[in-house]
Amino acid sequence: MSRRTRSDSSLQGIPEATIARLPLYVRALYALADRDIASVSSEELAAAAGVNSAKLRKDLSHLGSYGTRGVGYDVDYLIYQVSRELGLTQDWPVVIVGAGNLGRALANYGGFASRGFRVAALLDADPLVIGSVIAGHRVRAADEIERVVADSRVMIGAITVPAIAAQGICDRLVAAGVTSILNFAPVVLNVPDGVDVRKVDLSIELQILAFHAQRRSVVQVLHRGERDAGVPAGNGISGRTGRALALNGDGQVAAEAVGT
Amino acid sequence: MSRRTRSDSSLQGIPEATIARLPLYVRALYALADRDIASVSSEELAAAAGVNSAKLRKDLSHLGSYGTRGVGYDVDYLIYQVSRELGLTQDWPVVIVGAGNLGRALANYGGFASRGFRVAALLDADPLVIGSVIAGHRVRAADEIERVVADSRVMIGAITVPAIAAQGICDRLVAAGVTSILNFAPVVLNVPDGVDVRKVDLSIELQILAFHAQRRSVVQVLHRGERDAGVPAGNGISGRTGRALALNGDGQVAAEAVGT
DNA sequence: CCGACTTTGTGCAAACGTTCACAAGGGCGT
DNA sequence: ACGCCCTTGTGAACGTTTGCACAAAGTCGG
Repeated sequence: MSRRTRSDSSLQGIPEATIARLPLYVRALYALADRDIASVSSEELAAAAGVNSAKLRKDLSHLGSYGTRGVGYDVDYLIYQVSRELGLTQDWPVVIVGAGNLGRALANYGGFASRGFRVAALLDADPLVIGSVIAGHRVRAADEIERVVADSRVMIGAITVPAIAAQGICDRLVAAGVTSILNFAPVVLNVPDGVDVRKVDLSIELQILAFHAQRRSVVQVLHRGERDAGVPAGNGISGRTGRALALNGDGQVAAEAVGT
Repeated sequence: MSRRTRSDSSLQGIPEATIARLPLYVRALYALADRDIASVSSEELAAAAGVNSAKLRKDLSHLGSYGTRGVGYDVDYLIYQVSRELGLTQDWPVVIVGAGNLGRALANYGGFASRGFRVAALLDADPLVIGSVIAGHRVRAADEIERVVADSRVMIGAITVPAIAAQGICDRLVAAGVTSILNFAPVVLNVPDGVDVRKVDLSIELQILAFHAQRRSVVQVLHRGERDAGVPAGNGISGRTGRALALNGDGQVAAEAVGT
C-alpha cells in the first residue's frame, strides 16, 4: 500500500475512449447542478450525456468508486472528481495564434473560460489586426509568441492560422515550450515526441456527414430499384439525389472510364 | 452476381473508423496533385496523412483495388475514387444557422466550398445581423429555415447558435427535412431515428489536451518525488504545477474532505 | 432489526480496430 | 521472355471498446 493514495486505476491507464467522454459528463453534471439536482443515477446521467448507462458506469469506475449503490451519484462530488481527473481544477493559460474568424470564435467561446481555460494572449501576423481588441484582449504580434509563452507559463496553444502558416507557428510554439497543441488548420503537423496535438477539422466532419447522407440516398434508391425490377429510377427522393444516382448507378464502371 | 456492379465491399460496411480517415487521404492526395505528383506509394501517402501505412492500405482496400502492386496509387484516380465514396462528387447545399463568430468562420472556411459543399444560406435571429453581408451571403432571418431548406434542397445543417437555442433550431431543421446536422453548440441534441448528428466541440478537445498535459506534469512530479524519498516537492516543474500538486499529492483524501 | 428494493461496479464475451508479416501480383531491366 | 524487385492487398494475431447481465452493497419502510 505505502503512499499510493490515488485510486490505483487513475495513475496508469484510463482508456482514451473514456477520457474523451469525461468532458461530456462534466457538462451534463453542471447542467444538473444548475437545476439544483443533488443526486443522479447512472441511467439519468447517461441519458443527459447521450451515452449508454453501462458505459457511463464503467467509465466512472476507472476514476474510483464515487457512487452509492441503490442511490446514485452526488452531483457536486462527481463534478469535483471528474474535473480533477481532467485537470480542470487548475488554471490553463492558452495562447491563440491567428485572430481570424476561428481565433475570434475561440476567444469568445463561453465554455473556454468557465472550465479553467484562460486566454493568455491572442496573436496575429496581420498589422491591420494587431492592436485591435477582441473579446477583451488586445491582439498582439505573432512575433511575440516566445515572450507570451514564457511570461504567462503557457502550456496549451491553439493554432487558427491559414494552413500554409500552421507548421511554422507550431514549430515556434514547441520551441517556446508549449507541449499541447489544438490545431484548427487543415494540415498534419509534425511535432517531436512528447508534444500532444489534437485537431479540429470542420471540413472532415462535413465530409463524414456527406458520406452517410449519400449512403442513405443510395440505399433508398436501391430499394426502389429492387422493387422496380432493376431499372434505376431517374428520380430518387424528390429529385435531391440526381447526381448521386448518375454516379452510383454503376459507379465502378464509370470510375474505370474516368480514372484510366 | 446480377446487378451488383459496385465493389461489393462498399455498399454495406465500410468501417466507421475508415470513413473518418478518408477525408484525410483526400486532402493529402490533393496536396500531392498540386505538386504534380502523379503516383504515390502507400508509405508516402500514409506519411502525408499522418497514419500508419498498413492502416492506409486496409482502409483503401475497403473501397476496392485501386492500387498497382509494385508501383503504388495513381493520385488523380484515387482522388476520384475516394471522393466518390465520400459523396464529394455531388453538390451539398448547407444551411448555417447562427451568424456569430463560429457561423462566420464556417461561412468563410476555404475547405468548405472546395469539396462540394456550398453555403445555401446563413441565418441568424438577431435583427442587427440580419441583412448584413458575410462571406458573400446576405444574412437572412432564422424564421426562414423552412423556406431555405425547401427552396435549396438543403440536406445538411450546421448549428452555430448559443447552446440554449440549439435544440429548437435542430427541431425546426429536422421538421423541414434536414437529415444531417453538424452541431457546434455544447449540448446533446435529441433527434428522431434516421437523422445523423455530428458534433464539434472546442471545449472537449481542450479538456482532453488538459488531461494529458496534467498527466505529464504529475508523472514528472512523481518521479521527482520517488527520487526525493517520498516527500512531495513544493514546486514541481518551474512552478507551473503548483495547484496540481496540492490536488494530486494526496488527491483521494482531499477529495473526501471536499466532497462530503 | 430485517427484508425488499434499487442501483452501482464488474466479469465476461462479442464486436471492432490496429498492426504485423507475407503471399500475390505487377513492372522493369536484361 | 524471364526473373528480380517492389508494393499492394489481406489473413491472422493482438489490443481496445462496448454491452450484457448479475453479484455486491447500500437505502428505506415497517
